[in-house]
Amino acid sequence: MGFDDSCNTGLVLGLGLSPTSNNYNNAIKRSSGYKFDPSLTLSLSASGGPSMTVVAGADLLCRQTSSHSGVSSFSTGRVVKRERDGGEESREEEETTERVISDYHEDEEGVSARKKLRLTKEQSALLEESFKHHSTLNPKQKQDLARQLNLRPRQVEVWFQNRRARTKLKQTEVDCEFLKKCCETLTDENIRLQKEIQELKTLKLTHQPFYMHMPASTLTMCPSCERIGGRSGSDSGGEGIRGGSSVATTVVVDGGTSKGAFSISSKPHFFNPCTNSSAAC
DNA sequence: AAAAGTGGACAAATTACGTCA
DNA sequence: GGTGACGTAATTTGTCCACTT
Repeated sequence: MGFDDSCNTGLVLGLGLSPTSNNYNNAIKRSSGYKFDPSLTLSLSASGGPSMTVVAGADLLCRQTSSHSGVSSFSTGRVVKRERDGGEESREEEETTERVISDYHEDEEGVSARKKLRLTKEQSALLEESFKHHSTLNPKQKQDLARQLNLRPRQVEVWFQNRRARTKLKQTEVDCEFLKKCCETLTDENIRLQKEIQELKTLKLTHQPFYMHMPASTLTMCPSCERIGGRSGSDSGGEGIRGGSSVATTVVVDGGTSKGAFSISSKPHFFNPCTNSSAAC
């Protein structure tokens, strides 16, 4: 493309600009809502790949350009969009306040710098209210909201983008915290069960089943629970078994919304024949 | 009908400004 | 007054999708 014309092609090939698949966005868009996978991953981002040097170079040039123009972009694909935004919204800007128009001010040397807008409480409140109803805006909603707030549509769009990002970040933190708690709970549970196993093993070694010492003819079968009789009462199962014979653990993670729900259901049941005897035993 | 090009929308990452302790 | 932390507006980049050529 144009890039190859102006750059050393050998370098480009050497850098290996293979397309990196970012399925995340795709997955999000295909699903009806945002899906949260309960996994903690640590990986390099696609933008941090082999093309980094090239991107950084373009980025540097871009910054030098944008710091003067305010809205233009070095990327050819984006110039169109920014120009469109500027062209379309420049007419609207005439209707907006001075404060909004002067997002970029010029210093003594004529160099324009980005000036940050602080939204008023009223503007923030209205945006928040709107976000509650719909986290994304269609063009008409954006226009209406911008008019209502005396802002440019682009500013409304940016606010919603940032708001979505903040929401997601917050949700991720909440989920992370919850998973930590789940992990702690399961670790405790694991320790307790290990202990119980150990106690059962000890019990098995020290207490040979009573019926083993009896002649077969003296053994009776409980008609209710179909267990061999003669064990209740005298052998209560020892200290460790009492109270720990049945475990039921259910963890449900929902995060407060329909998205990102998953569940861990663990229901190990340990029936202790000694404490589970029927009345007939 | 299939391929290429284009524009819009979005997420993610990042930058940079304003505020406050 | 200087400074670092923090919140957040704004920008950049990459991707997907729908539509057009």
